[in-house]
Amino acid sequence: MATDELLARALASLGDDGPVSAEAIRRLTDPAAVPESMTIAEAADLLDVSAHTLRYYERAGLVAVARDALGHRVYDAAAVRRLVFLTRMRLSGMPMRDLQHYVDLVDAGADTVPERLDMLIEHRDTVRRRIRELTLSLAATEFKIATYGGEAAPESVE
Amino acid sequence: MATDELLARALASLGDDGPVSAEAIRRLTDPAAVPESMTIAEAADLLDVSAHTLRYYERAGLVAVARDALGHRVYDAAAVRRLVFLTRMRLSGMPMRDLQHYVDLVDAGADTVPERLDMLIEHRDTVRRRIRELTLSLAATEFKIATYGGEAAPESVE
DNA sequence: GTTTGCGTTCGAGCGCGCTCGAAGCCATAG
DNA sequence: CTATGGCTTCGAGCGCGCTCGAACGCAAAC
Repeated sequence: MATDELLARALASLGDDGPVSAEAIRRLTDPAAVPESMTIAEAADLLDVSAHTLRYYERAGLVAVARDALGHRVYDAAAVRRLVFLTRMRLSGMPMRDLQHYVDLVDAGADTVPERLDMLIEHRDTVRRRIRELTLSLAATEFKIATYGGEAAPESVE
Repeated sequence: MATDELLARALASLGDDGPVSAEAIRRLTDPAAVPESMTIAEAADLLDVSAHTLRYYERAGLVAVARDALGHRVYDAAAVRRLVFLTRMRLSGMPMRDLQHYVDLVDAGADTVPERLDMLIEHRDTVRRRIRELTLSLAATEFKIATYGGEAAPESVE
């Protein structure tokens, strides 16, 4: 199945791993483990953002969140799933503006599926370009570290 | 030699190429091709930043630039080399603050070489982490594109 | 019964990295 | 001779994505 291939490729391309990616992979491959509903503190903790940021996302129209009898936010599974998506997209550099547009499309119904796919594909390409940029900068940095001669020519290699 | 290995690895990890990386590789591997001195417009063009940005970097103390009889900036080879380094570091996410510190260290003399290397190594690790994050987000995005079911479960996979 | 703690709303403020506009100087083109 | 264009300095402004503070509500703990 394509699913396994994609995950396998992702894992393979990570090389020697660290705590960050292990955590992230768990989240990527384990979309369950989400309680029926959560408080803002629990959601913030799960998503690794601040409660302030979650309120900000809600204000920005990215996600609707219900309230309990006390007026406190109640994050149900759907809200958390959407926020997992949103935070991942933010982490990979998609602007708030685009995310606002994307959720508008979702709310607009099935007709917008093609446009949504276009957005995802464009984002994918953007991320790929960014990875290439960073890979190149990484190589340059490793080169500089490896050949660091000291004083006389601090930028001579660059 | 280690140099060839590093470059080979960088090239290999780029996969199928595009105009961006080809351009970047040329710059990476061809540190010559820099005239004896350049105007701000030529430097901006070479470095792919605006003249405004170059003046800003100078104001920020990142690079010293000489003037000609008319008061116009003259970017000599050393300045351009430093700016190539600086813009690469900026592109890979190093904050202005750190770059200011780095150039302060360069100006402070050979005693600071170890600290400079520490900074480069830390930056290298930061870039590696970022690449891993992006690789993961890329996999998630590709997964979503591949499995996009449409309306009912827009975030069900995330 | 008061303190502690977690939540609420609203709006302002901030850190970053540019980005731009105004006013002026100088040289070459028409 | 005058426009045009590219440069100069200076300081202000901006877009982004949060981040924070103030003032308040409610509930469980001591």
